[in-house]
Amino acid sequence: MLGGREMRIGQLAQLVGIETQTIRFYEQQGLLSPPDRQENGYRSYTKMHGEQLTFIRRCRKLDLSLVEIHELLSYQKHPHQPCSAINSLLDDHISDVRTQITSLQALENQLVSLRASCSNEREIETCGVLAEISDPKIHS
Amino acid sequence: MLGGREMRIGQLAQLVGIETQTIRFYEQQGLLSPPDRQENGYRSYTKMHGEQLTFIRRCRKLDLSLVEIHELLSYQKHPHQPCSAINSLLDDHISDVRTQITSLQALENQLVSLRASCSNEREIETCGVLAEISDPKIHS
DNA sequence: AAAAACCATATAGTTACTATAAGGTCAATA
DNA sequence: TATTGACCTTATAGTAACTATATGGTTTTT
Repeated sequence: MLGGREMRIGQLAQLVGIETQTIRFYEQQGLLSPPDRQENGYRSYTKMHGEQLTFIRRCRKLDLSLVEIHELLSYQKHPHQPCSAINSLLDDHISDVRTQITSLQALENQLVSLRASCSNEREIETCGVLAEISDPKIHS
Repeated sequence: MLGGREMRIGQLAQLVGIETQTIRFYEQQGLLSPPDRQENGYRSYTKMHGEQLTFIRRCRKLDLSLVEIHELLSYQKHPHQPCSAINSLLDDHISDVRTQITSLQALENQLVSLRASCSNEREIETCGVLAEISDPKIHS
């Protein structure tokens, strides 16, 4: 009998460090191959499923969306094409991340300068922060 | 008659630069005071509603959550308390934003170095990016 | 009178899960 | 043997902050 070391969903979850529901969710989303079932209906996973899951998780840690991961997986199924598509997916993602950083930095500046408009020793009525939000001065 | 310049929802929306559904949504969430109704059931807004909405929108541009905005509004209703609560809400938010920036920068570094592992002139089979995600080298 | 533009409510969709409900299966214990 | 506990199953709802859609009433314009 080939395939002696099959796992149930709980074991796979522990192996990868993820919740069982998340595994079912990925299957439902078409990201993880549907496993065989035992006679009782329990899912029966192989090492391959563990690798697929790990791939997905690594992509998620890179903040790739499930749609992007889907795209990468579909590329994997057609290995004899140029990989420029993969690289441009990544380039786009990097540029997204950079845009996010830039706008968060601008936000940080706004918040810090807003914060500077009040100390803690006032009453809410005269709070500089609230006043600034309600009625901003020129320097925005 | 006091209150000669009342608006319908569409006019308010245009004034603030927002969609009508968003206005109804804020009302439903308890962020915007429910307006009077005309005889036909249409909402009838005053200048005050415009100001409330502008306040909410400014907060949202600072990326404050609706819950945080709710909190700020509740402070506004009790003006004779120390405003330290407002300031610490803001401090917490600033620290959140900084955390986000830091982790996005780390992410950017990872993505850039991942991207460096492949040029566009390969086939998917030998794509360095895919290989790295599937089976990362030490330098992570 | 009919069409266009506006208003109303209720409901579903978005993302990537997480949580809950209601129930079936299995191993070990009382 | 009965039952407890841990595990599994599916289906459904909740999260955040809207946005979009369906369905229908009202008002204004043509």
